This record gives sequence, C-alpha cells and structure tokens, in this order.
Amino acid sequence: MLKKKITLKHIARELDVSISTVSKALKNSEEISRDTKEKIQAFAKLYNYKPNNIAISLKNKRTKNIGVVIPDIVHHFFTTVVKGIEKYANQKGYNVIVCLSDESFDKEVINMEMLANGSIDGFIMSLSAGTQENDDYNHLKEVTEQGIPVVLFDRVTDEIDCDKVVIDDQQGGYMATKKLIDEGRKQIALLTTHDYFSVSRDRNEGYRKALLDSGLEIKDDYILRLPYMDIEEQVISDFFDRIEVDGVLSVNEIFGINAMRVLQRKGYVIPDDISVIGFTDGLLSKHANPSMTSVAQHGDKMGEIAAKMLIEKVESDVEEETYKTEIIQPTIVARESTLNPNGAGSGN
Amino acid sequence: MLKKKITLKHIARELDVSISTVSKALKNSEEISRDTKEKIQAFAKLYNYKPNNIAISLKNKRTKNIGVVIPDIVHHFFTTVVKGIEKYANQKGYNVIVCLSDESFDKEVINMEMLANGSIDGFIMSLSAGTQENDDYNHLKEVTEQGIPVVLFDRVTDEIDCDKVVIDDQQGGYMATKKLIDEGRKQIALLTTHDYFSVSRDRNEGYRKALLDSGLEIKDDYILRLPYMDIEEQVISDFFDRIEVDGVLSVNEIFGINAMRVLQRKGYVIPDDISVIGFTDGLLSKHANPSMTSVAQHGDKMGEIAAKMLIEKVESDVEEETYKTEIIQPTIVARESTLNPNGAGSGN
DNA sequence: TTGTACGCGTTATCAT
DNA sequence: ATGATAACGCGTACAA
Repeated sequence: MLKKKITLKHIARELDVSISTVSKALKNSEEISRDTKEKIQAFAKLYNYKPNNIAISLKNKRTKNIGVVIPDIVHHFFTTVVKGIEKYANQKGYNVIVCLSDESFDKEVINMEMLANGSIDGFIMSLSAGTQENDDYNHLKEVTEQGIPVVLFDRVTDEIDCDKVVIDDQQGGYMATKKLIDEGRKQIALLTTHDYFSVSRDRNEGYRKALLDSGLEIKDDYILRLPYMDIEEQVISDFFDRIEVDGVLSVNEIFGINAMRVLQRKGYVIPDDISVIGFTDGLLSKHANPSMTSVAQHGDKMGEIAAKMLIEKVESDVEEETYKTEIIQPTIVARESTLNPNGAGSGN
Repeated sequence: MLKKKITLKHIARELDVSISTVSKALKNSEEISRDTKEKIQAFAKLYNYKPNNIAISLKNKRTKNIGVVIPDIVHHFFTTVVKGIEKYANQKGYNVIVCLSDESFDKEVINMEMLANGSIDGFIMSLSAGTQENDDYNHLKEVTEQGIPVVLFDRVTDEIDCDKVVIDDQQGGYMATKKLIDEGRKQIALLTTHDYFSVSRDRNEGYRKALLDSGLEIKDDYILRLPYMDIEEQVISDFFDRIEVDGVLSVNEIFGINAMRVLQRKGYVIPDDISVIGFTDGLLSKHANPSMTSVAQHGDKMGEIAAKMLIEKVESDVEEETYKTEIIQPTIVARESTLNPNGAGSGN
C-alpha cells in the first residue's frame, strides 16, 4: 500500500541505465535518444516521479522558501499582509514559512536564527514590540551581513539597511484628523499607544500636524496612551469624563471600537454628537455598529510589494547595496461613524 | 562586510584537520582529544558556525517542517489554529510552512504537491470549500499513501484515514439551541451555509435535535442558507420579514453579526425581543454591540492537539495503521445578545 | 585520536 | 548517446 517517493536512482536501476541518463532524459535533453527518453519519461510518469526539493535546495543553495516573521497572526492586518505575500510568492514558486514572535524580542531572535541556517532565501518581517522596545537589532544585522535579503514592513527601523515597505502613517493620521476637522470637529481626542511603536509615533505626528495646520490647539490631556494589550474600558471611560470631545482618532481598530462603546454608553450618538475614526481597516470597523470610518492600511498590497521586493533581491545575483523604501498611501474608508459632508465613500 | 555562512569544510581547511574531525569535535565526541576539540569549538564559535538545515534534512530525511494548508488566513478561527500549531511545533523545534488554498480545490492540490516533494514531514490541514464541494480527496490519498502523516482539523472527511481533530459541532449546535430554548425562545431561526460544509451540517443537526428534544417543531422556512462569502443583507432582511422569530442561531460569526444589525434596524431590541447566538467566538462576537453570545471553537487548543498528533506520528518510526479522532468540546461564551437566566458566563 | 569513504538526491561537467 | 564523477553540507561506520 505504501508507495514511497521514487528517486532518480530507482528509475536508473529499474531501467538499467545510469542516473545521469535519467536526469537528462527527464529534462528532455537533446543528448539522449528519442527511445530512451520516451521509456524513461513514461516510467517516471507512471511512478509519479517528482524531484526532491531538499536535494535541489542543497545543490542550488536556493530553497524557494521565504521566511515571514510577524508579531502576531491573530491580527487582521498581519493576516492580510501574509495573504498578500503568499499570493505573490506562490505565483513565483515560493513557499512561505511563517514564524510568530509573539511580540517578544527573544522569540524573534530564535525564529530568525532557526530559519537563517539555510531554510529560507530571505526574510519578510515586521518588528515585535519587544524588539522595538529594546531597540536592539543585532539579529537583523547578522542576517543581512550574511547576505540574506530582508524586507521590513510596517514596523521598521532606520538601524537596518534593507528594503522596506510602509504606509505613510503620518499622512494617514493627517488625513483622518483633517477629515474630522472638515466635519467641523474642534475637540479631537487621540487614542494611541506608547511611543516605541514607529507607526503610532507617525500617526500621532499626522494628528498634531493637522491640528496645527488648521489653527487648532494641541492639548495633552486630549491624548490617551493605552497599553497595546489588555485595554481596560474604565480607563477610556475616565478619559472621556475628564474632557469634552466631538471627535476621536484612534491609532488602531480596537481602541476605536472600545471608544465607540464607551461613548454610546455615556449617551452620545455617533456620529451626530461625536465622530470616530480608527486605523487598520479590518473586520471590526466594517461590522461595528455604527460601522467605523477608518484608515485602510492595504495590508495585502503591502505583502505583495514586500514579496516582490524580496524575490527580486533573492533572484538577482548582483550584490547591490542599494535599498528602497516603498511608501504606500493610506486611504480613508468612510463609514457610519463620521458625518459625510461630501457624500463620499461607499464603505461596504 | 559579507560574512558568508561557514561550513565544516571551511573550518577543517582553516584548522588543517579533516571534516569529520570537525564534525565530531562540534558534537563533543569522546573520540576527539581535548585540545583539538577546544580549538575547533573556539573557532566555530568565533565564526558563528551553525549546521546547514538543508544538508541535515537531506541526510536525515527529516525536514523539521510542518505543512499547514488552510482555506483562508484572514479568518479568526484559522488564525487561532495556526497560532496553536506554531506554539507546539516551535517548542518541538519544527517550523510551520503555511499555504493557503483560498477555498479552491486546485490551489489545495498544487500546494500539497509542492510541499509533498520533501519540503515537509507532515501535513496539518482543513479542507477547502472547493474540495468539499468536489468531494474529491485523491490528493490526500496520494500523500498518505506515500507515508506522509496527515492530520485533518475542523473541516474533515471520512474518505481519508488519518488523525483528525474536530470540535463536537453537533453538540455545539445543540447546546446553543438548548440555551435559547431554556430562555423561553420558541421561534428559533437558523442561519447556515450549504450542506457540503461538514461543520454546518453537524451544527444544523444539533439545532434540529435540540428542537426535537424540546418538542418544538422544525420549520423549513426558519432555516436560511446563505452563500459562504458575499452575504447580502437584503436576503437576511427579507428572511426576517417572512417569519416571526424570538431566537437566532448562526453557524458562524458573520451571519450572526449581520443578523443582529438587520434586526436592530427593524427595531428589535437584543436580547429583550430576540436572542442571538453565533459560532466561532472571535473578535466580532466580542466587540459587537451588543456583544454576541457564541459557541467557542477553541482553535488554539485544536491547533496544539493537531500539532501534537502530527509530530507524534512523524517521530514514531512504527508504521501504525491506527488513527485517532480527537473531539474537542465546544463552550458557550455568554454575552449580551442572550438573556442570562442563570446569571452565568463572564464573556469578554 | 584522527582520517577516509560513503550516502542522502540532484545536476553539471567531463569522459567514453 | 550514455555513463562516470564530483559537488552541495553533513554525519557516521569503518580504517588507520
């Protein structure tokens, strides 16, 4: 019942020819006679011969595997990026090895070391919270010094010379804040994380810039910094008790959704009394009640671009020392949590 | 600047010893003299020698890679399963290669063929919609006949002899329906998919059984079958116009959330007028407004168990022909979309 | 104590 | 037209 994988050697033995003849015949080499080729090809087909990937990898020093290291997979944004990577990579004949750092520096290091020992041709990754907190990128330096191409996406660092794909987070923050201002909102709160997240930093910056540009004051007590995990509703509730707001910008989806609930419970009607915009246009924004206007990150596009950049580097033998940073423009998906002064946006 | 990976051969050449001496020394073999060992180990450490995974794979015929083939990764349930698999697998020194079938039969076949040629030691997978629709499992048969272990989870089939992990979907459907009945609901609608999803079939069965056991009538016009993707709210709205309901069971999260919105728009108050229970306890259920009571699938646990089963098979050289099916018991996470007659359930 | 030789499966180069 | 050989990197049985 067990039909073990057949190798060139088996075929050679069975057909009483040499291994190299079999190899050539299966590659349809001109060197081999019509007869032998047909015989060998038929036999190979019959026994469903397929070359062993590992052997080929060893020989070619190319695995056709891409290592993807992300902080978390139970997270809509990363998930869309992985999907984008998969799509492009598969199409190019690459497999995707996914490793999770769980936001931990140590796990990120361990995973990368595992993969760097020949398992993959290159990395696509987004830095873990721990790594950004530590501000330690030696594991990345080691990998790039070995000549393994790396593409960073979303959570990146200037410390490493490599290709990068980011969205213009500052622009996203700016656009969203501007939209609130254009609706006539003047008291706009910002829900954000701590500053070691590069993305939050940039989004905050956009928020400030938009306020400034519109001659509005930046008030520190209108900014709430929440821990990335384990949000406590009470903290949000207290925050909104302290200040009077008519607009809320959240640097992610979760904070935004939670803010909407808290505000609704306090009796505010969204968007009549308060407009809310979140980041990371995911399932929650789409299915919230009211559905939440949000800044789309285009994770799938990001993944595709990252994969494209990586595979190009992997397949070009030239040791270029030139790195690009692709900046994706964010988009606002207008939904029910904001007013619609210009009647725009379908939402879905 | 480029510090290419060093091999045994390099070390041997540099230290003027044989490759096997180096190999043994690095394994701390008793055969090698203290002196040489120290010299070699120091050198290896200095140049950060790490054995090449590919070479080891070729030699051992073991890749330490697990192939995971799932229909979709932008999907909370699958994502939690992947996380569970990763957790267990990493701990055991395995990498996880994730491939997406995109619910397509063809893609599933192609991906499996790619991986089956030596890239992985075994598969963990959940059948694509296309595969279940086609009812064609030859690609799985081929793989198992080659002696590659397979573990199916969630969307499984009786056609293949292999280890399986499922939740007791019928029990989940039963429990949920029973809960609605216990709340005093008598007109319970069922939102489901088409029958070729094994999970839906089982959940439906639980629904029927619970009604029967409670002496309630099973009415066909209380059952709405929706396409898996692209739900149209209008269809749901029309459905609820045709019938009078006080309870809704949805075989997934999305249908449930959509039903809540539609019902709320029609003026019903949840859970005062109508209770709603969904399946797949994910982000949407948790953050819905009101938050949705739902049947938890315990994807992480499922993933861990699947990984455990697979790795056990992979690492046991005995060719057992005995396969287990692990059945995970579902749990109801009580939230705000149902009444709380017994004051149970924390939610969150 | 150290080294030689072989094998894992494949391909490419160089004989025959 | 076919075959022998070496090489990819490693490990190990066996020889010295």
